[in-house]
Amino acid sequence: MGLTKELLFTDYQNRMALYAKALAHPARIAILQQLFKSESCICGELVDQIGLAQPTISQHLKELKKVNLIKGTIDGARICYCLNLQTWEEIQEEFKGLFQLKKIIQQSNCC
Amino acid sequence: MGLTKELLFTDYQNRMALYAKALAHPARIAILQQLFKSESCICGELVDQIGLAQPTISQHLKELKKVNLIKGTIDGARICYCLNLQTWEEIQEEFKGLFQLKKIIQQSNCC
DNA sequence: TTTATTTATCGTAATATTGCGATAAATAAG
DNA sequence: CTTATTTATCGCAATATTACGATAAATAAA
Repeated sequence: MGLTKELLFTDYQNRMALYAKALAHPARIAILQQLFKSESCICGELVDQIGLAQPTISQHLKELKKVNLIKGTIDGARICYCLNLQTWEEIQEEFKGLFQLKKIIQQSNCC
Repeated sequence: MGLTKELLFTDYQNRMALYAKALAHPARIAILQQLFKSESCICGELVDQIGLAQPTISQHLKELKKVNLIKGTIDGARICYCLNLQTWEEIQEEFKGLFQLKKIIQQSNCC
């Protein structure tokens, strides 16, 4: 991101930006979609389904874990990933908060 | 973003990622909040309200324009920015689509 | 124990983002 | 016309992201 001046911004602004950043790559959207779709959790199958190398997928999983959007549990040599529904709920609320403001506007503006 | 392999992903995944990327900086969240708050559109007042230099704000505005989240109209030497409500509605729907999948899940998973 | 299998991490190259000073471009004010 | 004012763009430095080969670490299988 370069040098982001976090101190200039509110907690809300920084938090929203971090959540958005976690979603800001098609591979991570794809991973989330897969975790939504599959009944059981997926591990290295993501590597096959998305066409990226294993270290790359692992790195994207790390990004999603960083904001607690997913969690992984060890299952033998494999690791089983799934969504962290609590965080998912939180993010949903945050985005709602941003989007709902829309209703107030009357488009009485210059543009 | 480094080298993103766009071709590997669906249009939806690429679109969601682009929208999320536009929101993935606290300054851009701050700009959107300002545009929400103010009745009239803001131009260079953003530079004063957010503590970043004028070229930096201009660049962030450009990012938001790139995904059509805002539009600007010329007002003399000034430029009046405001939200593009149509795009805002679209993004809201896209995010809803992603978030709503949540309800299906039964948490009958391994984690 | 030896050999697969699976995932994380390290290191590195290529590219993108962020921030800003300097400057251009366009209108407003004098 | 000359001088502000306002915003965009250029160019650059610092940092972040993305991708992947090589490799480590841990368990499973033989």
